[in-house]
Amino acid sequence: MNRPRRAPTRETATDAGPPIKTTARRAAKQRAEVNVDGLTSVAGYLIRQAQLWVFEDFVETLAPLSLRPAQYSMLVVIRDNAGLSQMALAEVLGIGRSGIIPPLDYLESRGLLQRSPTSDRRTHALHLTAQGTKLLAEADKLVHQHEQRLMEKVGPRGYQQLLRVLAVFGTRS
Amino acid sequence: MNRPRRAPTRETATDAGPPIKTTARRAAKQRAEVNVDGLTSVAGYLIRQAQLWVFEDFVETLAPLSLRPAQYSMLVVIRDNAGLSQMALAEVLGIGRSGIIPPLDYLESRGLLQRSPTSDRRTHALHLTAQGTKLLAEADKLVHQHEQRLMEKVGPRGYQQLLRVLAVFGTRS
DNA sequence: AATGATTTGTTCATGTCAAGAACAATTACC
DNA sequence: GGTAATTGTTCTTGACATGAACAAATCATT
Repeated sequence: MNRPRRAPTRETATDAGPPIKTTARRAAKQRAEVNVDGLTSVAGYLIRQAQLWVFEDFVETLAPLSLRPAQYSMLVVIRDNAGLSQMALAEVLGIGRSGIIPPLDYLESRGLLQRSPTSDRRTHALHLTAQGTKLLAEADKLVHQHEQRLMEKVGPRGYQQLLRVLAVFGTRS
Repeated sequence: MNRPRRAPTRETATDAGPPIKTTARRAAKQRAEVNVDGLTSVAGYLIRQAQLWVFEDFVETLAPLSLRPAQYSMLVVIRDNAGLSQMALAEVLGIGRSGIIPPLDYLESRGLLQRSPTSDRRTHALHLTAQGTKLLAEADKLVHQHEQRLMEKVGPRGYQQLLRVLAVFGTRS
């Protein structure tokens, strides 16, 4: 599709006679005055926007430890369920079993967890190392700060309502 | 280490085989035993899980109209802000200005919107066509059904709390 | 009016990420 | 015992956001 990069000489807009605005005002107005009421009543849109904000702050929060959000969640689940299999971890996180392998490889290469053999020689038992436990404790502090920022954003009351309402999605069933 | 590496040897496809019987009893059992309390207190995790549920239902909701969620949101903003530029649309949706071009091309190719020239010949004014307006009305009905399903999931009270709390993220400023 | 800077739409290269197929080793089931 | 299912792994594919680079047009400053 070799379309011209930018339609060079389109037909002129002489017939429309659009309202002429000063450019300074146009830039400001177009940014500030776009009506999004049609979207703010759709919960899916709001949840997506909230997720973008939270995710961005979460990433920055854990960046000093070189941990990605998904990796943090893996460490937490492994800490609270020492010895679980990769399959169980994948299902609980809602990821395909092939999707957790790269992050697990990464975490293992950093010495934060280990894959131990079990009686069922197909599976690996996942455990945190001492180093992993220590780093996760650090991460928990940072995550707590992140939660504080979210609480400032939505208010203490809104924060608790959020946790209560969204608890339905916490357990995948 | 001494663990045998199970590396597949790429070979031609064997017979696909019959449909697999779901013996996921074990998996379901193991999943039920996994403790995820360490994550359900993190709002970011809950929001992500909620977003996954909502997004999946949203996609299925709009599938009969061959509309993706992002495309629906574009149509809504264009309807409520007829004539806005691609830059303004991109900013309001939180996407890069290069990211909206493929979906806009798609929507335009379906005859749902049109890019009209303006006095500023760099910009395009986005408008819904009659067909686009009609399809969006259909989509709105389906989205309303989607919102009903979400309300059943979190309860009427939880639904309204959700909208109220997340309203903070609705306007990007 | 001239000219350099900025804006807009577009293309392209890249990186990330999830989903799924295929496969080896192992175990479960009948 | 033999067939089916499970687990971990690799690889391929496709969607999608990101950012650079670029042409056309407009703005800003003199």
